[in-house]
Order: sequence, then structure tokens, then C-alpha cells
Amino acid sequence: MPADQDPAARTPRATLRDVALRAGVAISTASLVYSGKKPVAPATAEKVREAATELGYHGPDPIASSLRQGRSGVIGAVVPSRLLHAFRDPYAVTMFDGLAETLGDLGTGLLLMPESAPGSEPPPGSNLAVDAVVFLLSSEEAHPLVPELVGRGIPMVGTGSPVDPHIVQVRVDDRRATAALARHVHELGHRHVGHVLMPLQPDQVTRRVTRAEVAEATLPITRERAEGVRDVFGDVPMVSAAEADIEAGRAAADLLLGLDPRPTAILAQSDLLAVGAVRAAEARGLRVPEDVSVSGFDGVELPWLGRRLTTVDQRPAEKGRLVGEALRHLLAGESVEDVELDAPLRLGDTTAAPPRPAPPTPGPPG
Amino acid sequence: MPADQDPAARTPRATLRDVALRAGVAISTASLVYSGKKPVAPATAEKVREAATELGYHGPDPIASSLRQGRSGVIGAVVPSRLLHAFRDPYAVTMFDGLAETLGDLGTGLLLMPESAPGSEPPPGSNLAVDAVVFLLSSEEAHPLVPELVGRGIPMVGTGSPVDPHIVQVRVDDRRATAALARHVHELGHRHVGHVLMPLQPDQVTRRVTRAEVAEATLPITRERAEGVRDVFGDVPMVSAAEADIEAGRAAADLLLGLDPRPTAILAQSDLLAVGAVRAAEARGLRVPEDVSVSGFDGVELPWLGRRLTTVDQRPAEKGRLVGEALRHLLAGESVEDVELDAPLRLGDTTAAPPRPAPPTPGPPG
DNA sequence: TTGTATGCGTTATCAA
DNA sequence: TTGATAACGCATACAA
Repeated sequence: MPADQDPAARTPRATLRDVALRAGVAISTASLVYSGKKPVAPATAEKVREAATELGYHGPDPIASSLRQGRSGVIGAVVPSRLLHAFRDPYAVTMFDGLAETLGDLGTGLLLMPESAPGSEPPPGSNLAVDAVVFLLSSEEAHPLVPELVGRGIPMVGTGSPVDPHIVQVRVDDRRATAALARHVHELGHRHVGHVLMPLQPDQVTRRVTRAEVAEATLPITRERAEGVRDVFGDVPMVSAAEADIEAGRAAADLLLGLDPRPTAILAQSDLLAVGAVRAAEARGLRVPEDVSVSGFDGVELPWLGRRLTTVDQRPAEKGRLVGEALRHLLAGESVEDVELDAPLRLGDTTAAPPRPAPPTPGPPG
Repeated sequence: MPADQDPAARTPRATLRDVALRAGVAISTASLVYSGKKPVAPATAEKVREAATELGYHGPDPIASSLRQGRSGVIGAVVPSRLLHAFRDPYAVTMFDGLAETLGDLGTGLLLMPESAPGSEPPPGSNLAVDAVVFLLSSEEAHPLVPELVGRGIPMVGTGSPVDPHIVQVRVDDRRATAALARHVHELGHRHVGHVLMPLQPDQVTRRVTRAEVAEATLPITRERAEGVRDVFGDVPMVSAAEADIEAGRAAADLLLGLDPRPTAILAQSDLLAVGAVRAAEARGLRVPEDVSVSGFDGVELPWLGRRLTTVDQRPAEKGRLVGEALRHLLAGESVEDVELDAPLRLGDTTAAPPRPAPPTPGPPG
């Protein structure tokens, strides 16, 4: 069915002025009927509504209203251009869900602003009318939109990156949380562990990386989680996954499990990567956790996994809600401090004591 | 780090007028420097840019620009309030991804408009400035926002529901596609099949449903897919899942597998439900496809499943792209016809011939 | 409780 | 190529 191509329908849309005129009241009075900011006599209101119905007027034009009020009622959310990939991670979706919850109460909309190829000028989205911007999944330490938004005086909230003094951050202490997890694994008796990292660069391949390379990772959390591991285990073999997904996690863990000595535990920087590690172990005929322990990071729900991952729960839903709270205060003109979110260790069934070392070449006991 | 609470920063933001004044040109000329709609002498442009830099002016205010131009550059996307749940289905995410792709080229943003409790007045989102609205995941035949948007003359694109003559639909022929799939299963030799349906109502429980109940389902595709099955198999046992997810699919399929005679094939209305059916079969010690065949609907990627589902590929990414194309034309003022998307059958490894019936009670052959 | 008048920051039209 | 001016549709301060 074709839409609205009726030529006769090309009549200009009624405005508040038309309605007021028809109702025989002033524009300002008609405005009050819709905003409700001041009392209007019931009879007057009724007249206005009638006129509106007759004219097919459906309320004030949001754009004009926005201009007058100086607010658009919209929050911009900068998201990776490959939305698909980002939302394949329950962590991202859960966090958005928490944010949407707060925003729903606020009555503001969430505008997805896909980041595009770097270098495009002006950065896309800079012409969109938003009251504030959130960076929930950014993997860059710097972002072309930030100076732009700072210049426009648009408040920003982030979850770690990009890094800028104008961005209110809601985040966990990645290093400390990772160290707590690593300590648990250490206390179980593990001494040979491998670390699966998020991608160091946007388009890389799954490969072993050095401490020096990690120090230059674009994503701050990658560095910090790696430091958390080092705080407990010192230098350990590290493999950076090509993507933050299961398949890359599997490939990365497989590299680690091929080392000699084989790690007895794989610490992954996300739950999805950890799932991949479980797969890699199983593919080699290793049992988790009897032969290999595996841990993740995030604390997302993985109902289809059939087991509970040992992980750091950074409470993504709560994180999203806190971002929403920060936004609420910023929009109210209040000043907001950075928020540190508590991220407790969650013990699952994918970690256990390491296997007893196989007896050396059989021979007469000493 | 606190954001922008510097009291001295409360200076009013520079406008185009300030810039023009400082550059010694007319406002309209300064405007042209930013819009590029008419040529401006290089020297003049340079003066304007300089003045802008000095004043910290970062380009025209998007809201004012929108008002003047009558377009906001934003597309509204009505999404279920439980974003989390919706985006757990790769079908939804993939479709959004396809849409975002087209929209990215268009330079327009995507505004998420969560639908909230029915009956709220006015419907949320009616005060948001959007140039068009898409319904990608709506499960209601009618939607409170639709009359509102029709009244405002805002073009709409949907994927089946809500149903309204003003909405341009991009969809597949669910009945025909399902019938083609059912025919394949029939030709394999199956005669006892069970059908797993999407939820008939928002908050229901997983339970067996009658043909009469299905006829009143809120979601049109639920009805149409059920009809597709009936076209081939006639009346079959039907179970409506409580949610469109794996767990509910498992529960629903489990009900069917407990019937006598046990179905030799489970036809599910979505791939996620089908995954649940595979799980249910396995939990009963039944092999797929040797003991039970399972089919889905959607054609999403399920890399973690480790097998290929027999399904109808409704090419969600392409669907999203086509929605984007329809939007593009509508925004250009062109009229657009409904689009029917081809949805081919994809044979996987979850369907096969039914098992030979167990021999009846042993006895002397006739 | 209602009306009058002003301007939000731009862009389009037209004339120069 | 540039400038003056008039909208865009509304919400607010203030007066009545």
C-alpha cells in the first residue's frame, strides 16, 4: 500500500497559531493547554482541543519546541559502526538496557550515532541535535567527536574511553578487579596461566603479543586488565584476540594451550572470550575445570552455555543505569563526579585446582 | 573529573550572528560558509572561519537548522521496552545492522523509541523530532503511535506489524515460506510434526494452544506461519512459547516431544526457538536429526551452535537495508510500494528422514 | 486566567 | 558573490 502520496494531502500542516485562531484564544494560551505549565480554564482548554481536532493538529512541533526550550530531549549514544558485532556481546546489550531504563523514566530518547571511518570531516553526528552524549562501547582513547562536543558545551558520559577531562566516567577498577580474580586462580594453585586479551588494534589478527605491545593498546581496559594479571602472576604468555567474540577467543586460547608448558588456567578479558577458551579446551579433549581452568570478565548471562563462568561481575545493567543517573544530573545542570562501580568476583564452575603434574618419565621411584 | 561546572564557562554560546558580526559579513553569508549551498569567495570564507575559531563557534545549531529546514535528520525506531530481550535475538540485531548501514550513508541518525506501557497518554515518543519512523520488531497489530504519526504526516516503514495503510511494509510471505519448509519436511517422510509458535500474547506461559487461539494471535506472523504449516500437514499439535528465546523454545519443544505419538519433526517459528528444540531433544536422549528433525525460521548466524539449522532465510540484513531504502525514498518525497522479500529455504543438518517406526510388539510375522 | 510581544538560531528569498 | 529581511513554530516574561 503506497504511503501518503495523496496530492490533496499536500495542504500545509496546522500550527498552534491556527488552532488558537480557530479556538478564539491567544497562542500562548493554546500553548499552555499542551505544556500544562500554567493552569487553563477547563472550558478554554476544551475549546482549544476541539479546534485542534478539527484542524488535525497533533500537538506542538517537537523541533520548534526544542529550539525555544534549548533542549531536544535526546541523548546521543556513540556506537561502533559495526553495530551487529557490538550487540552480539550481551555485555553491550545489557548495559544499553540499563541505560534505556533510566532514560525511559526521564522521557528522553536515545539516538544511536554510529562512528564512521576516522578522518571524515566533520565527524558524523556533529549535526545531530542532542542534549548529551554517552560513549558506552568506544575502544579509542581519543575520539573526533569529543572536541566538537566540548566546544558545543554538550555534556558527556563514558565508561572508560575515550579519555577526556570533560567526560564523566562510570567505570570499574579493571586492574584491581582482574587482580582479585587472578589471585583466586593463584590460590587454587595455578602457576602457569595464559591471558587472552581484547583486540589491541581495530583490524588485527589473533596473535601472541608482548608486554610492550600491550602497553600501547588503544583500549585502556586492555592494558589495565593485563596489568591486573601481571600484578599476581608476573609476565605470562598473552594472546590478543582478533575480535571480542567467541570464535576469536577460541583461536586465542588454542594458541595458549599449544604452549609448552601448557597453561593450567586461561584468564580471558571478557566472558565471550572465555567461552571461546572453554571451546578450545574441549576441542583438545581437555576438561574444564579438571584439566584447564577458565575465567572471564563482565558477568553477563550465558544461559546457553550450560555452566557458570568464573568471572568478574561488572554488573553491566547497573553500569548502564548509573550512566543514566549521571546524565540526569548533568541535564539538570548539576555537576557530577566520576563513579566507580564495584565489581565483585563471581566464582563459577570453570575454575578449580590445577591437575596434579603427570609423573615424569616412568622409572624407579627415588 | 567533574564536567563543565566552571562558573566562568556560563558565557552564552556564540551564534552565527556573532560570527558574522566579527567577520564583518552578513549572517546569510556566514551561513553559506557552513552549508556550502552557494559559492562563497575563499577570502570571505576564511574570515568567517577565523572569527568562528576565535569565538569558539562550532557550526550551526542543529535544532535551529532543523526548524528552518523542516527536517531533523533523525529516524525513529520503535523498539520493545525490553531492549535486552529483543536484541538477544540475532535476527533483530542483524536487521538493525542492515538498516544502520543504509542510514549511515544517508547521514541520518537512528533514534530508539522504546514502547512503554500501553495506555499512557500521550504515547511516549510523540514529542520527539523525527523525520520518519520504522517498526522493526513490533508485535502488535495496532500501535498507539501510528495514528499520531499519521496525523503529523510522518512517513512510516514496517516489517509486517503494526498493520496500517500508511505504513510501507517490507516483508516476506511468511505463509508461503513456511509452507515450502513444511513441504520439504513432508517429503522427507515425516507425518507427525509439532509446531512451536512465538508467544501469542505479551505475558503468557509456554503452553499448548488451539487453532482458534492462534487465529487471534496479536502477531500476524505467528498466524501466517501456523497457516503455512497447516497448508501442508493439516492440524498439528501447537505449543506457543512464553518468549521468543532459546529457553522457551526448549520448554515448548519438550511439551511436544512428550506427546504420543511423539512427533518426528519439530517446526519452530524462529531459529532461536529451534535451537531450544534441539536442546530439548538432546535432553531426552534423542539425536537430531536421526530421531527428531528440527527446523527454524529466520536464517541467522549461530556460530556457537556447531551445526546448520534447516530454516527459512529471510535475510535479515537485506531486510534492514531495504527498510533503509524505503526510508530514503520516502524522505525524498517519492511514493513507495510495499516490498516483498524473497525468503529461500536453507537446508541444514537438523532435518532428515524420520526414523523407521519401531517394530510393533514382537510376534510371528504375518 | 488570558493576551501581547519578543526572540530562540537558522536558512531561504530576493535584490543589490 | 554578498547583504537585508522574513519566516520556521513555539514558549516565555510580562502586562492585563
